[in-house]
Amino acid sequence: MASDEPIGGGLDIEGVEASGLGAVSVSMSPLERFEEYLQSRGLRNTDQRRFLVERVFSQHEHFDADQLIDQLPRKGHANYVSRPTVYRTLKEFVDAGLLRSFELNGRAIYEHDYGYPPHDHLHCQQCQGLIEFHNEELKLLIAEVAKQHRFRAIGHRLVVEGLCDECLKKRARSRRQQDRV
Amino acid sequence: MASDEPIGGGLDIEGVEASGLGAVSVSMSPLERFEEYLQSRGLRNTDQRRFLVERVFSQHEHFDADQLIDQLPRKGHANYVSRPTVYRTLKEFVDAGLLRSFELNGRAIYEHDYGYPPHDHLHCQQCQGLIEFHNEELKLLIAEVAKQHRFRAIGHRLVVEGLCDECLKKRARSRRQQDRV
DNA sequence: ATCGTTGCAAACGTTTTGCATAAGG
DNA sequence: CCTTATGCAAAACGTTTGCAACGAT
Repeated sequence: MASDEPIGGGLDIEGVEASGLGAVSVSMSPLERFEEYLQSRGLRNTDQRRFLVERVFSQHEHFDADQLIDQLPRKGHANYVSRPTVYRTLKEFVDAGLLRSFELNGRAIYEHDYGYPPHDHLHCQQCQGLIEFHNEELKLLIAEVAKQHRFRAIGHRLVVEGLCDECLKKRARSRRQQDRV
Repeated sequence: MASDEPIGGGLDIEGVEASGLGAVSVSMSPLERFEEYLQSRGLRNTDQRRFLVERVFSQHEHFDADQLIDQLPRKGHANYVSRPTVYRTLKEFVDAGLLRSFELNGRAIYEHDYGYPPHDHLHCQQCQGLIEFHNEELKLLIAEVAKQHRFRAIGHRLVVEGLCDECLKKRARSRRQQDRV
């Protein structure tokens, strides 16, 4: 289960803004950023890691481990990366600030963090689509709630469940069809 | 793993307000409400289901399946309920509107829905505690965002990650201790 | 030469399933 | 009596681990 469309397309986005901390140049590519991270921690710059950075940042979609693996070369072919290594590497991408992750239906979903502004999601219960939105007020609201509870907020995850425009239209269509019968 | 404190205490809360839909009396107990749900669907009112309603509503805490099972009679004793039945029944409680559930660290967490106002959570990354909060503005904000995206919002989950007051104090304490050494 | 990394296989923890038996309506 | 529910054992799910071989620094 959990292996469908995304990943593999084309568009390259350039790093636009670092997510937090450190004196990180704004125009570093994800790969450069990651290599710097590896060096700073004494970790190694391997073929697999470089290959995965390239794949993960070659398109901008939400994905889970399975969807990524389905897009990678199979065992026996060039650039094969084993399943455990994919999992280990995705975790490092999160540590490195390259990816953000959150959970949906028991699976870890990943998305670009590096060079991408923070946002939250509308999740369509029908097509499983994720729509990103950004709302400045939400930040203020959370800050206020945290203050009231003497809670130090570090981050948050908000997922609004419902039905997207397209699926609502599809429903209306099939309802009309039913009425006719 | 995942079997610690909660569940088992005392306080009884009376149903105060139904969560949504239907002509549901405001003063029905969770058990009465559940029995009505079962009847309306042609499902059966079994010992196990009645026993679990009673246990789950005998105290007001967040819990996962394991924590609940740890509080139940062991195999061989009276009122034993098997693990699969607990899982199946928790799902029905959610369908029946008795419980709400959300995911945390890959586990399903349950909490009272029936007779309890909607709210969101602050999650302490240190002690794993969940602090409930209610904020009216959030509802409006979500409604607005949904409207902008022509999205029909059905519900939402917001978890603010961070550190609770108590854990912050503990940290400060141990920092002071370190400074002394 | 060292020590982090990989791939493999096998495990993990949580939840779900198939099936024969039990029991509610 | 008919059908749903239960308990059991075993599977499924996504993910993680131990370990020997490998490879970057």
